[in-house]
Amino acid sequence: MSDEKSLNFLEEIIEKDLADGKYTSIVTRFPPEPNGYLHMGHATSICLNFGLSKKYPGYTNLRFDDTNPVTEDTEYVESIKEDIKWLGFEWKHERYASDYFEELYQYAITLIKKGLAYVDDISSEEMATLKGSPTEPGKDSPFRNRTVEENLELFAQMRNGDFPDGARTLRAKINMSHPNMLMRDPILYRIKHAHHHRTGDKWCIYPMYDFAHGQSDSIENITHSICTLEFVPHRELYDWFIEKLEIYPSHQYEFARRNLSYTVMSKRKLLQLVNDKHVNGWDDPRMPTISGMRRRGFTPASIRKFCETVGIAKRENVVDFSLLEFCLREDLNNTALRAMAVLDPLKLVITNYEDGKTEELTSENGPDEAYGQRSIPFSKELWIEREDFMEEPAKKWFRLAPGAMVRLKSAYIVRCDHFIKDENGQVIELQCTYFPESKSGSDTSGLQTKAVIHWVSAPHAAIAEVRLYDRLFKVENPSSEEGDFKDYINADSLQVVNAFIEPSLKNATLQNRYQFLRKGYFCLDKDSTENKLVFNRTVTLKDAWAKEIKK
RNA sequence: UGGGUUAUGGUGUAAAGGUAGCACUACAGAUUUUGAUUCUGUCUGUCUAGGUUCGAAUCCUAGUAACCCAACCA
Repeated sequence: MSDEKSLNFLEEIIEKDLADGKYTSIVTRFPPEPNGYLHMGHATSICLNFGLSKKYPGYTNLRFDDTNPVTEDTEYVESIKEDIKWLGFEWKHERYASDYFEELYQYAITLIKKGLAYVDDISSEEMATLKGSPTEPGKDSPFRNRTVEENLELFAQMRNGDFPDGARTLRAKINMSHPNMLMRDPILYRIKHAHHHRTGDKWCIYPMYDFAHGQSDSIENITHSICTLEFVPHRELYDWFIEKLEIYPSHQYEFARRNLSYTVMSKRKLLQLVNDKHVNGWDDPRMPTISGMRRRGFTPASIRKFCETVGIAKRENVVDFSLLEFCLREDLNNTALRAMAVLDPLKLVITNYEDGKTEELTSENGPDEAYGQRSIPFSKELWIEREDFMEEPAKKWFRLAPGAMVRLKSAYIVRCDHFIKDENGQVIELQCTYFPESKSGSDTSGLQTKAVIHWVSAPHAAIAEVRLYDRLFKVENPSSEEGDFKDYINADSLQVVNAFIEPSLKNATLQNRYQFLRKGYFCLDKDSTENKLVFNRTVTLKDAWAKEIKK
């Protein structure tokens, strides 16, 4: 019986490789394309790749797969680097596929010289036709049998800028009737007279993914090149290039991409949400982007824990969002500062409390004594949560109701004597009696209450905008539902309220996380100004009562 | 009507022929000056049909289902 955590399939492969002496240390890489923001799916890959080189001897490179200049930009490079660092990982070398353009070009010449690549003049439409289909073999291009000399000459001219975009391509000469579509003479280079964010106008031909990725791995001596399952068919090509080019044999391994319930994870879909203004940008706190989650208040530790807990395998999956929330709450419960805020206020007046008097009470700042205590003002008029009063109490209701008693957190026990309604029948004020001898810390009243509620002293309260977020989609798997995934957007995913907050929260910082007692975990938003505080709700607390009343 | 990958509770993931385990969720209870946290317990699973074996999630045979591949994207 071993209480060691079992290994995932990649760890097993690595341990075997290490045990066999195939490698003495490993090299992995995280290879984003700088054409968008990182999301939770990338976090999986980051935790995996960096995690493996942390667990085993070796290191991880950050390599930008920047082979398509028309969609890529340095803006993305910067945000990607920031996100990786925020997640808590360090790369050994920062590299770019574009660093290798000259080497890649030479590799292409090698293939041409071996008679394994040729310049093709047919259009993309013709190429698609000749490619055949998964069930039908393709046909050779009429340009397939050019001489090595002619190919060399034409490829040099391609590089030289002698042809317009799309006029010619360099293709590998493999097999047009191969059952694997990717082996049917894949394109190696295409002509794009485009400005590249790093190489500028130096090149007008750019390598395709398949001709760049594997070779880049090889150049960097990557031992374990880990990618998602849709690249499985590419592995045959990956190995073909390594064999024909006789270069360092990196190996590709694939795992199943991670899906999360109640959200979407593809760049394309996330882009639509941004463009169609369903969210306010890539870092909207409802987005599953790293920047969005950071703004929402997720902690790096919670994301790492989540990735570790889910594990990795090769089967299709949709992970419960509740597991992410569990990891989040677990971390936040241990680190968040406690404070009181009333999101939906109802006035509570203590009729037997002296007018104009203020008492300074103390309350704990955090989950344990190390966090210390703080002072909170208490007075005759308080704000409490509207949902903490029921005119006609439900079964098992422990909170305020006519004649009922509750404890005000870190203060006194009060009893509700009367309630006042406005002309619409809405309760607008509770009138209560307090018991002076029930003061927290020196309670001699002998009174017992089943509930403790939070409150804020009305004359001392500050006001803050609070943004309450809910899941972005109404269904577990928006992408697998009928019709457009956008039809399943949750229209109530953002609710903005003005809340009364205890005075100490005026000193809230962007770095700290807060637990608003009984309401959830919150963090200050970057939209805050000196005059206006804005808080984001990261996640609610678990709420057993909410479940109870559903029954 | 080609090739590839995968099938274990509601979800995710273990078990390398020998007690189907862990986590989340759900449910029940204890504790609690947060109906939080913490603690205890319960429910639910090997895609199907055959076969091999003392013994099968695991091996064999035949099915079934899901996903990926026909971008000058990555």
